[in-house]
Amino acid sequence: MNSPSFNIAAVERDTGLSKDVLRMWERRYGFPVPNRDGNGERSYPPEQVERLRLIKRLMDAGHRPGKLIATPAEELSALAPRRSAPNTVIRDAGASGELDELLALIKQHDGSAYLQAMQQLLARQGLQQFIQDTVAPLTRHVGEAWEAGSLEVFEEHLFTELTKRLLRQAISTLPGGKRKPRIVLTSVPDEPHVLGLLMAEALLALEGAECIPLGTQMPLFEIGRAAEAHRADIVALSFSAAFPQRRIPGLLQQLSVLLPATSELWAGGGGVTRVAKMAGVVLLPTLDDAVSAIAGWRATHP
Amino acid sequence: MNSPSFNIAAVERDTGLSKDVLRMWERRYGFPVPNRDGNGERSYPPEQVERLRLIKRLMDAGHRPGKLIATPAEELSALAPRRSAPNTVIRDAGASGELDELLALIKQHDGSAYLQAMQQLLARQGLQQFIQDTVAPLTRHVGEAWEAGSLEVFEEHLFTELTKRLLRQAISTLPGGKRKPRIVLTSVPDEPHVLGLLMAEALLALEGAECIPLGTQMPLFEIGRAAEAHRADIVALSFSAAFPQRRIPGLLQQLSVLLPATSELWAGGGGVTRVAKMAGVVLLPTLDDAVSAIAGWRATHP
DNA sequence: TTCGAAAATTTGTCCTAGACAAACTGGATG
DNA sequence: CATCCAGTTTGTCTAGGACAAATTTTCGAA
Repeated sequence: MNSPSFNIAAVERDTGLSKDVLRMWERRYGFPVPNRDGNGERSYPPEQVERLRLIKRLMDAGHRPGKLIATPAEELSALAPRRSAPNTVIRDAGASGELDELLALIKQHDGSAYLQAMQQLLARQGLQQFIQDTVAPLTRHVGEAWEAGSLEVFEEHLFTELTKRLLRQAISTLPGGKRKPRIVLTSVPDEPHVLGLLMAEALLALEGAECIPLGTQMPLFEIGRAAEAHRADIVALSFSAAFPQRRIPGLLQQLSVLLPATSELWAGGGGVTRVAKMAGVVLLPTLDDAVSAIAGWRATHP
Repeated sequence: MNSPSFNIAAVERDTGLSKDVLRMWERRYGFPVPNRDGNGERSYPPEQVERLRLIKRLMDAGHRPGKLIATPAEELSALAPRRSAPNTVIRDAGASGELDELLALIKQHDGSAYLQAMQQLLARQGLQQFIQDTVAPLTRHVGEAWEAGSLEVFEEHLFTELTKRLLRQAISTLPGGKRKPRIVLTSVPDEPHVLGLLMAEALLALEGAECIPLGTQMPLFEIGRAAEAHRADIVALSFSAAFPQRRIPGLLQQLSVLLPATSELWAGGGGVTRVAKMAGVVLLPTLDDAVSAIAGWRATHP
């Protein structure tokens, strides 16, 4: 019964901290201090991995590693989220009781009750309202709960998986076929979040666009090729709020070079709220923006 | 008009070759030879990135990097797949004409025609047969075409995305609720392929199991917690044929320690065909195995 | 006191270059 | 033809140094 231990690659996988960072922290801060196996290679005991995971979580919430590592163990109380500025309260004001109820079903791990409640809401509100007033605020809500540490990883996965299904099911009932504009929907590598993409797809399809969903994490080269092959009028990318904002301008820059001249580039999602305007790229921080952008496109492409 | 160039992180992202490997190849084989920017950091021109992407594709098909790098440019003709042993011809013998037709629709980028054809097949065959005789062989077919290089990345993404939708839609029509056994379905980090998971979910749900889908790429820790929280009878993992087989025993070993004693661990998919038996893990190389495993579980849990 | 610019710090990523184990290849032998 | 062994190939790990970008702190002026 050897207690399990983790090599550096396993720790990178489980914590999301790169090997470079793990070695650098050890050098700089004296934590983590893994054992060494027969080949002199790092071998992390589970407690240290657990602590690293906690630290990473708090870092994602806006804390700084130097402080966190210095804190002994009562950091558990430092769970207070920092980034969650109470700014984007747009449509869901007052309804957060309802959101809390939905979230509670997830936390009770009752998937079928959650699905049922959501399907009821969809039937009552209609797809557009359902997305804008329920799914979008709920997704934000979940993101905040996650940052605050009040949601387990697997609970977030369950939420995402079930909500994906709801949206895809709703999309499949919409008319398909050749319509205008033709929009390729995807996300860049390192951006695995798909819910924003699905919400956008549903709204755009409702507006009469032909959506070509390519899933997440397309290499930039391939996005260019796909736009060409599908003769896309628009390439729409989704960036979640968790995506590092500083990387976005560079990615959009590179991509705009790779796209055919006939394709527009749209970038939406919580990740682009604070990105500066760029030539050749349309920024759509909210779902409303996406809807009105379609109207704009129609006006200029008779 | 500066031609775009890529730093080492961008190349890692676009090619899937790690920074370590890129530096090592440069040292050993003299390729790639990136330029250096003002800070002495590597800056890869697009041609080299393109060549690297090609090399990576051929490596995934079973070729070795040393040879590939030495080959000048007529490697384009070396596209012949190697790994695709013509062994797993089980149920789809004779029907590959039909599969080719479906694949052709994807290559014409005609998503709606593909969806329509598949929905017709589903209606004709029923869900179980549809999965075993159409979806599974088609997925293998696509995997082989991908290895052979006759399918673009974005075409594979389109196939995956549309097929996911079909399966999820079919699953959502099955009865939910509390049934037995209760099965948590997911995959390990670095295993993003979801189709096998969905096929398994559909078949298991048909057999009367309660499936809890958690999506792909769950950290091992979290899989253990999820099993506990959902009081899962079974944790089922999916490994695609593309997953490095040598890593599987270690992962299963680590995971079996993390699971509650009351949960069984099942591992299925093309990735486990050549994995050696282990104590405490049920291996299910084919979908048929999964179906009969449910019957076996029922027999031992009255 | 409040604002904004400059200085100091924190932090991640990149660099070189060496070592070694695991996986694969090609024989030689039973 | 199967099996084992030696030689090669290949990826990943290690160490410590450097530096730029981001953030915090300090300081001077309004």
